[in-house]
Amino acid sequence: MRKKEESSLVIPKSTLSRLPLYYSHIQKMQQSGEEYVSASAIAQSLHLNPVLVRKDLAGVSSTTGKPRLGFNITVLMNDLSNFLGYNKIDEAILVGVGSLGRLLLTNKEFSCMGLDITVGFDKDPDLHGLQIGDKFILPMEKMANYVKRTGVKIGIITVPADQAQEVCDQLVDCGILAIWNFAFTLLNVPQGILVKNENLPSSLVVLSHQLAKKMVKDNNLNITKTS
Amino acid sequence: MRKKEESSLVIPKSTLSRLPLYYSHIQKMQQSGEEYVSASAIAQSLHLNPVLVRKDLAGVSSTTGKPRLGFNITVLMNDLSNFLGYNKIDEAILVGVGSLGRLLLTNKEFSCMGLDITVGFDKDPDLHGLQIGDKFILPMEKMANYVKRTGVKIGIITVPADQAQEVCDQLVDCGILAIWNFAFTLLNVPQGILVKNENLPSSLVVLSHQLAKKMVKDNNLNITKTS
DNA sequence: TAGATTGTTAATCGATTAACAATC
DNA sequence: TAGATTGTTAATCGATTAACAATC
Repeated sequence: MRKKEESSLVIPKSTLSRLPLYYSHIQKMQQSGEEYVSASAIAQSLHLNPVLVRKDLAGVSSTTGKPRLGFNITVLMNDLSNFLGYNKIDEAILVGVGSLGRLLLTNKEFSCMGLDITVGFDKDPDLHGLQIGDKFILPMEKMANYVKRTGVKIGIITVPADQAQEVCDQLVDCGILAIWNFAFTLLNVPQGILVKNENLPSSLVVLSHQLAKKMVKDNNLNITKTS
Repeated sequence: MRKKEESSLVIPKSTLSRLPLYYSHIQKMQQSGEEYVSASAIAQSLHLNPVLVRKDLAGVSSTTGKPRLGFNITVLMNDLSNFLGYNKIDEAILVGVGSLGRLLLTNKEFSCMGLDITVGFDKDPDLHGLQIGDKFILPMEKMANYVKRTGVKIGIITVPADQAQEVCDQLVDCGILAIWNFAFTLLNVPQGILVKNENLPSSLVVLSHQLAKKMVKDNNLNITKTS
């Protein structure tokens, strides 16, 4: 084992997306009273390659793992939640208080993960002033002011696809820097604005195609077997 | 340009996930009366590399594109919807009729894309027999029979994370082959069962980290500039 | 024709996996 | 010690991009 150097300054996206899984898995282990956890054990539980997990953890852990033992769970949990930003709450606003918007506004899991959706905006006047859980719904006109006042940087779009671009433009004008887009449409944004698309149709296509391919293959195998 | 051969037998996942975007974009163009569309034009609108789009289309198109013109929109739309399976409705069942479950049950976009969620299951007796839109909610006990009778192959899990594994086991026991998992937990499934995880927390982490990185960088630039 | 667009081959890039020496 | 586990280097794999000849 070599000395740990100034390596791993860049954490790849793929690693980033696995860290929450590690976090919730380790959390469970901690609750059941474990004191140490090894990368190999995590890999086995989560059906991942052990080297992959080791590399991921090496990138975020403040301590080096101990051979034969693994990582101290308390320390590792702390490192992970620091790294993931679960300690400092990030604020976000949401536009489009339909069924998906409501769902996100009331979802308590997000706040555990350091995201606090502070308010919802909608153009429907009937909704204005109402509360979903403890979150107020405000008219679109108040958005610019709200963003300026609170300095919030993340905007969530949950309006229908045909209104998404317009909402997106408004968000950008207000000073929002990162957009989490749940509408099934690609957004045009100025350079420097981050967009993460949550694309349910694409996921579905991938899944159903894998299924179709699998069924064809299984079928062929059967034919071969019985012939 | 060489002759088109028996190439592109394998369509990569990444391509698969882009095809729905092409589809909806081309659909819009068709509605606005265009007759031909070029891969280059699609690439520009969707901010993708032109070669990537050409390759993707080459994999699914029955015709070869015409230099200077591109692809005949009608033919291409037909190829795409055939390939994506939008023509033959795939049936799916859903377990967990909470707010997310309801959302999916009533979402009409899915049926446009060839997925028909035929029924919802829930363990809450108060819901049994109710209808969400035109979909019935049935007790869990009826699931095995329903799957056997209809031959449905896709199951959607929208229960809380701590119940997901149990539901997953039930689905597999019933004969479901592909699972679309919206619960934030990894599922243990027997070999051969397909799982697609819809992982909101992971997406969020990736987005907020990119944002943090960007803000640090922008900050540094400012400091450099002003000093 | 000239030029926009095509499809293919080769190069590049990024992520994952294999191999291995070091350590408790 | 012996063996499980660590972190690093090199090889592999898959997807994207660059370069280019062919075509209408």
